Parts: sequence; structure tokens; C-alpha cells
Amino acid sequence: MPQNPASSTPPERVLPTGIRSNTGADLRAIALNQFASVGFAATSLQNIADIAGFSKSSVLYHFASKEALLEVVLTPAIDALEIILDRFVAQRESVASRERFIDDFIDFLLQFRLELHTFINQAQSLRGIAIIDRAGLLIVRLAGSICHEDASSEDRLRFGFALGGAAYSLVAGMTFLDDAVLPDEDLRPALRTVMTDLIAPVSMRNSPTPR
Amino acid sequence: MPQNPASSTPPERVLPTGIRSNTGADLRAIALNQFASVGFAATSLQNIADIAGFSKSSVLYHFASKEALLEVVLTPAIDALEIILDRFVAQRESVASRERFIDDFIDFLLQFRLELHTFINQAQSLRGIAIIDRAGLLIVRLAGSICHEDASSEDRLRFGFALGGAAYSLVAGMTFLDDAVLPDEDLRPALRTVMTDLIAPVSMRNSPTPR
DNA sequence: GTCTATACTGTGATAGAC
DNA sequence: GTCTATCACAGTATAGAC
Repeated sequence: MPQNPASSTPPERVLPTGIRSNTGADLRAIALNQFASVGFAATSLQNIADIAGFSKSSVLYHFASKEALLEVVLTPAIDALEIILDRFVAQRESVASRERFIDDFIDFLLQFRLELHTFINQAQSLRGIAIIDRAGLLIVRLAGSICHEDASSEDRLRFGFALGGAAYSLVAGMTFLDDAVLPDEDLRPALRTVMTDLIAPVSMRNSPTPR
Repeated sequence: MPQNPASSTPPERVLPTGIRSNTGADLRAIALNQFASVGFAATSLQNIADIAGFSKSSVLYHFASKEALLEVVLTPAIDALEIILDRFVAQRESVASRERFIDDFIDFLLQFRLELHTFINQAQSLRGIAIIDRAGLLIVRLAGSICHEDASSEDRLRFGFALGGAAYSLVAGMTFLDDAVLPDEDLRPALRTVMTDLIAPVSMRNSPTPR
């Protein structure tokens, strides 16, 4: 899976000691965890700074603002999703292409679960921030690619369940059900089955929806 | 469906004019909408007051605090869920009882979609608030009743998808896909099919999970 | 690159006039 | 029941010392 090289605001440095000083990356990871768990609005720069062991001001040295931090944190995930979606729509519609998309999407889910959770659960309140709006357009495109114009109510609902279910179960499940957190090896085949049930048949059934 | 009568802090009054003054109920509705759409943390009392056309202080006259407002807003939904769950566990496990539970649960979803969305998406950040913790215990009970101890990873995942998918698709779908909002009449049968696919078979399949 | 100090805004909440 | 005024506090962000 090709990843876009050279993004990130503060470039990684290698100190004379050979130890990588990577404060920017650490802050991104901390911020992502907080955004996903307690929410963007409820996460303060002080909060992030405390966890990192720095002061608020130090955080604002690495990132111009809280919003900028959100942008940097979410961008890799949105980029990855866009690549997957582009590849999917570039192919002729077939069972095989849809299966491949599901596999790609599961890889995406497992790699960017916190980003997806952050975005899906808080997009409404974060409208206007560039990365959020961009991601919103992607979701619309995704929905349009999975559900065609003639998709039934049930088909559209299945798509919503796939998206919301994934965003929820892969992260928030641990809120209540700590033991429900599974290792990725167990998760992958299970996800494959459930996601296939939900979105593989959408708009590919040639039998009319029973009424 | 029996609803518990006489709760609510400020009792409804009937003015001499015959017009019902119902500020408390209005504020609850506004608060619920805001909590569900922009989030509890991002919703300020000023925000609620502006929409209601009152001042912050007036809001705080009706509800002791922002947290108290959340409690009042979520309690009817949690009460309703508890009743449904009690009824389910009181029955002998069977296909019929599970089908009845799904119907009950869909009624619950349609009636309390905003409350469920608020709770599911923000429970993590609202831990410690009584109503949230109470709801969390309910979810654990629910998961335990739907998924038995011997449930597979896939079964547990299906339950998570059912919960997260419902919380997401019934509310947040409108964030991106405005046209995806369906009238309840269309929604109910579609929900029934999808939810049944997801949780009806959990732990009731006697065939082993295919590998 | 990290810190302290500071400015400014907005928040939740209280007291008291009407 | 609603308001204005006020409070203490936390929030983001900036300036400047080290």
C-alpha cells in the first residue's frame, strides 16, 4: 500500500546521540488518543501538554493551533481512504473488485481506527475545518460508490451500519466491554465476514427487494 | 409500551390563558439536540439559552447545572432501555423472544435515537456522571444477554456493529447524506432486517463458525 | 525547543433586582 | 421566572526569557 512520503510539519531529527527526537510525532499520537477518547472539544492543549510532560506553549510551538493539530492528526487517514476509494472506482464493478475494496477497507480500519472514530463521531461539530469537510466529501463519494442511485432504504442503512459499526466497535467498545477488545488477527476475519454481509450485496443483488 | 409517569423536575403549568408554558420541556429538547449534534462538551449553556431565546441564568433556574440537564435529558431513554432488557432476560431464550426483543429495541431506537447517539458516542468522555455510568452497566448487561460467554469474536463484533451502526445511521447519517434520512415507516422494516442479520443469530447458531 | 508570563475570551455558576 | 451583573476559572494564543 503506497503511503505518501514526506508530509508532517516538524521533520524528524536525529540527534548526535543517535536517538531520534520525535516530539512532534509523540504529540500527534497523544492528541489522537485524546481526540478519539474524550473528544476534540473536551481535549484542551493543557491536557495534551500534561500527558506529554511539556507546557501548553511547547505544544503550540509544534502546531500553530489546536485545529492545526487536528488537521495533521487526521490527514494521513483521509489520504489513505482517498487512495482506496480511487482504486475502487477505477475498477469495473464486479464481485472481485468489491471484495478487494472490503479487504482494503479493513486494512484501513485497523490502521486508522482512532482517526475514523474521531472523524465519524465528531464531524458534525467540527464542520468548517478543512480536513473534516474534505473527509465528509469522501464519505459522500464512498456512499455513492457503494450504494447506487437505485439502492433501497435497506441498502443505504446497511452502508451506514457498516461505517458506524466499524467506527464504534473498533474503539468505543472498550468503553464498556474491556474484554471485547480483540487482537487484530482475530478481528480481521470477523470484520471481513460482517462487513461483507453488510455491504457486499448492496446494489449487486439482481433480485428485487422483497416487500 | 408502559412509560413511567410523573418524572421531570419542573412540572408543566397551565397559565390562566390556557396556553401551556413548558419552558423546561423546551429546554430539554434543545439541549438534547445540541448534545447529540455538537456534543456535550462543545455545547455551552449560552448556546442553549440563545436557541431558547432566554439567558444563561434562566436555563440554570430550571436545571441546577449542565450535568443535571444531561441527566434529565437521558434518563427517560435509559429507563426505557432497562424495561426492554428486563423483559428480554425474564423470558426463556428462544427465537421468538429474540425477535420480540429486536422489535422492542427498534421501537426504542426510533423513539430515543438522539439519546442513544449522545450516550454511545460520548460515554467515554462523560464517565463519572451518574446516568452515564448507569447506562454503561445496562450496555454490559445487554451485551451479556445477547452474546453468551461462549460467543465467538464475530458474534461480539456483530453486537458492536448493531449498537454502533444504529447509533450512527439514525442520526449522524444526516451529517453527510441528507437525503439518506428516511421516514420511520421505511426505516422500521429495513432496521428489522439489518438488526436481525446482526444479532438474531448471535449465540443461537448451532453450526460452528466457518474457518 | 522549552519555558514563564501575560492577554483575552468564554465558560459554568451565584446573587440579587424586577 | 427571567433578567443583569458579577465571579472564579479554564480555554487558546502570543511575547519574550533562557
